Amino acid sequence: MPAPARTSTTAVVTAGRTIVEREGLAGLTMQAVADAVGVRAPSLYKRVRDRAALVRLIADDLAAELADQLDLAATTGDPVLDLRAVASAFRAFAHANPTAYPLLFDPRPGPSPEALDRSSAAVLAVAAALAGEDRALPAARTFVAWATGFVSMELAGAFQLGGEVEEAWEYGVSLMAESLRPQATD
Amino acid sequence: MPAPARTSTTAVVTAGRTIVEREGLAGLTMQAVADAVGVRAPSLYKRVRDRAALVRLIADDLAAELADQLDLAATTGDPVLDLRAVASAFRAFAHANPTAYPLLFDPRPGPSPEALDRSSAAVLAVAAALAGEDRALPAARTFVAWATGFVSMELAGAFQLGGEVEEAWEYGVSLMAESLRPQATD
DNA sequence: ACCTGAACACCGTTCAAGT
DNA sequence: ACCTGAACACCGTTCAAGT
Repeated sequence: MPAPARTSTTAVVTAGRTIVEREGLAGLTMQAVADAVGVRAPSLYKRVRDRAALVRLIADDLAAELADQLDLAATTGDPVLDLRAVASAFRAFAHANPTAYPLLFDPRPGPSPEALDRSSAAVLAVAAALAGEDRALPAARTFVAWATGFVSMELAGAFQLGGEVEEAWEYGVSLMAESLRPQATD
Repeated sequence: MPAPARTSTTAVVTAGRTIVEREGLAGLTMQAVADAVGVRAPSLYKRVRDRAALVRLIADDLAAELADQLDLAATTGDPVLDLRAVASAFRAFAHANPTAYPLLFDPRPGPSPEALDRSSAAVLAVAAALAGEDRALPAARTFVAWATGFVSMELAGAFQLGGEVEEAWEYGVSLMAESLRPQATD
């Protein structure tokens, strides 16, 4: 006499991600998720330990999708073009998921380290090609720091002083592409 | 027969900021703030419109203090040294306020635009000296994007792959100092 | 094995009543 | 003018009882 499963963890995570994107993190109530998957709120606890765990799963889902997009972007083999492509793909992903995107970098819940690692693989590869193997890690971190910082500020509306956001992005991309070389730091 | 004020907006904001720093944003309950200032929770609504407004005031308080620190840091007149000093001061501020710091850049509440502007004044001045007046804005945005991104990732623990965080910071600071020049982007 | 209603503790907020 | 207790709606979570 077992009761048939009326939902699944993936359905819960997908519904949760949609809600976060539409209503913000504050709108992610267990009630709203339960309604979306057609179940009562207490049943969700058969799928996720608690709300915090659900947020982490959503962050993992985002990180996995971002990793796919970045892998797809770096394909030419030319380090400078690949760097520009990765940067554009990253920014496009953030623009496509403006509300949920901060989950990727907020300390609070944060995706699992493994999920983040997968996302950084493409960047590490480009950084190695551009800056050299021995400088790959600091070069990648500098690039990722700039890209995440830029997009976060852009989405937060911190650039309202002047409309030339595209100019600032292009300036930064060019600076990264031209400066991420071994001799640039000595 | 007026009742004497038993607290003040600044006391509420200060107490709130302490609580955020100690317990995280989730620990910032109206109850906890009320306890800290010695009043009942409903009385707080004579000082702040609601919890969201309190969070914004805390963010403003942080932004003002950060602006002070950055102004204090850029004093040598040498653009490269000033840039390094501003970068260090920014990072030191974040390390001193690791839990509350994200409030400065989170879209959710965010400090008022004016408070943010004051914080960026010192950076804009250094960027103008370094990159030239006509490139000051994109140069400042690139620098701020890198610095905020780096510190956010550092505080979020996203750098756990290798302990060489200092190396990555030094690499980034040097890259910024050497690359934020007009010819670097053409 | 999963689902549910009922219940609990907690939280933000409002408001009438006090001084 | 500010403070308070009481009350409301809402939320996360637990659990015994159903199938």
